[in-house]
Amino acid sequence: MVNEKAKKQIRATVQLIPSGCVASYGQIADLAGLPGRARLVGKCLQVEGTQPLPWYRVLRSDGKIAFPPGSEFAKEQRSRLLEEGVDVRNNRVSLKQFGWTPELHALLHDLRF
DNA sequence: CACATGACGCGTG
DNA sequence: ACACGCGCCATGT
Repeated sequence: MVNEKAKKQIRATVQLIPSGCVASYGQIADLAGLPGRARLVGKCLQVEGTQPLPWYRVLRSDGKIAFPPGSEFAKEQRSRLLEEGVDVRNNRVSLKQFGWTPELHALLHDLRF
């Protein structure tokens, strides 16, 4: 899947998401130095999903869980987020709770590679 | 090689 | 909120 470089960048970035926060596939792609490649992030998580990554903190840009409502994956993601105190209602997190303040975003951007 | 299919995103209507 | 269209890219027919 993809080149090893992109894979590592994506994994590293996903691990930066603090507990209790969430990010979108697009944000992860940007921070990983892969602007416009949100799909690649999803693909990568699908393959690397079994590894110790907080994959459940990644949502669509509109705050919705990417899996079909009611599916096992969606249920697991929901419960994991709830455990961290993230409010999930109707398969979505309010954008207000994205947790990526401009400050945090800038910090992560500076830390990047 | 031509298409179709996604853990996507953004602009429009 | 819903539906398209288009851009994006790895994978599979």
